[in-house]
Amino acid sequence: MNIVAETLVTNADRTYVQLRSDIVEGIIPAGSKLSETELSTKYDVSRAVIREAINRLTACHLVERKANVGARVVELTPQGLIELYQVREALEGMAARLAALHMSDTEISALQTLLNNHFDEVKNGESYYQEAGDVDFHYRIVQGSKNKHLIAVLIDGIYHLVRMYRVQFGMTGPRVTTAFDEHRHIVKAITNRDGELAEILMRRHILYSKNSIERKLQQVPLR
Amino acid sequence: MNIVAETLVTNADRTYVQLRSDIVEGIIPAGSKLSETELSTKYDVSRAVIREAINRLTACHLVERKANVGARVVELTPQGLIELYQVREALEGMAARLAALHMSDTEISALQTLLNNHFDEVKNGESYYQEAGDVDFHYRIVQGSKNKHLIAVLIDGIYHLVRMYRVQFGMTGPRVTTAFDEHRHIVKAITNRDGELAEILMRRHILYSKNSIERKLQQVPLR
DNA sequence: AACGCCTACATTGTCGACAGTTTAATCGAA
DNA sequence: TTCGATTAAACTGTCGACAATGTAGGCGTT
Repeated sequence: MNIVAETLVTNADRTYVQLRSDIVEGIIPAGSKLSETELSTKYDVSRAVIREAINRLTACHLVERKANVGARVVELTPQGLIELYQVREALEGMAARLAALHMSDTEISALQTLLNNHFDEVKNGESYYQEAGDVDFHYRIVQGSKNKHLIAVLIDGIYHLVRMYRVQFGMTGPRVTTAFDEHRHIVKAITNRDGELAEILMRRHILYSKNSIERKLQQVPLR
Repeated sequence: MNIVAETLVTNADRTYVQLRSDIVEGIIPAGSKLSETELSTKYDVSRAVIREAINRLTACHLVERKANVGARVVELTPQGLIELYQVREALEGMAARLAALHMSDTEISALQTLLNNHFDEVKNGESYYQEAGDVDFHYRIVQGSKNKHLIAVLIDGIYHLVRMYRVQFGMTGPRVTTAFDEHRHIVKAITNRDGELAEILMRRHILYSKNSIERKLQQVPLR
């Protein structure tokens, strides 16, 4: 039984997750209008359920709503991506600092194991798993901060948008091995319980990602 | 005509703001249950409107909702306050850094004016205005970052909770003049377009606030 | 007396219908 | 032809009613 499915008790929960997935994956394109009546027939639920789902999507900045007009999927812009990474830099930097203080020894060794598995995959050229591995790594550190607000803002909010950019701007790429090294240094700092260093390294790590993406966007203008 | 009132077009908008105010100001006490039927009679709107308002409050972490059970106003705990200030430190630090880069010269001189007015008030002993002045100062810097996500997370989300703690833990106090000095140094760094320093000073400023509050909470245990 | 089951009540989740607003097309006048 | 006003269609906002779920109290059994 799926651990996610258990927490999705209501119809609105499921519709929200479904709709979110369709938006993040680009099945519903960025910038497109979300008609309540249309979606209610498409997902076979009442408008009230769709409205609740849309409201939740508004809360995590995947759609924008105007009163008496309707909701649209957000537009993805290079500028927006940069702003997103600035927020990530601040929040995940703090998360790394707190993780170094608050993660249990068990959690830290699990993180090291994850890193090693990841290393084997990268070495064997399974770059397909790169993104999943990266996501998992960042998730654990955020969770390790044990800070409820930090966790909520990042995991319920920002990460969905990050993934949406990744998918729709088509970002995989050459930063696999260097990013892996950065991950390793971060884990080392956390293992040493050096919060200050962990924060600096995490901020650098995200800054490099941002710069790498910026360069790529300049090469291939998107619109 | 109020600039806020114009943007509050729908009934749900107004109910949300009203309900939020009642929670932040403690008229509806922390931890209490929010019955949809009860509130719909109290505010004289349908349950659908109340539900939407509650969902929005959930989004900014002022209430917590459990499926098929209901919504409760969040509990305020010293630990929660500390976590909140950790997030503030990260986000507002970044905001100060970006504000130093992105604020216009006009905005910066307006910030200086604000600071001077604030100084006169403090000098004349009008400590009543201290909180409003502090809030205004932080608002402007966040806005000055020109980062949409940063602005949204802080102003639509975290600041309401911060104010809720301030009101219900009864925080005004002795940090007026020292905080004012810190504000002045931050403005100076921004004026010099020194983002790095502005970030450091802002983080220190919030850290000091946190420490000051922690000390006060230890003196007077709350529950 | 303590425990579990069952029933009745209260509350939330969902639905379809109506009201109010926006938008677009049509018509008429300059 | 172009601009503006008017009107109709489509959509969102709001409402009351019904369905589904959780909760508390009473009952019987051990």
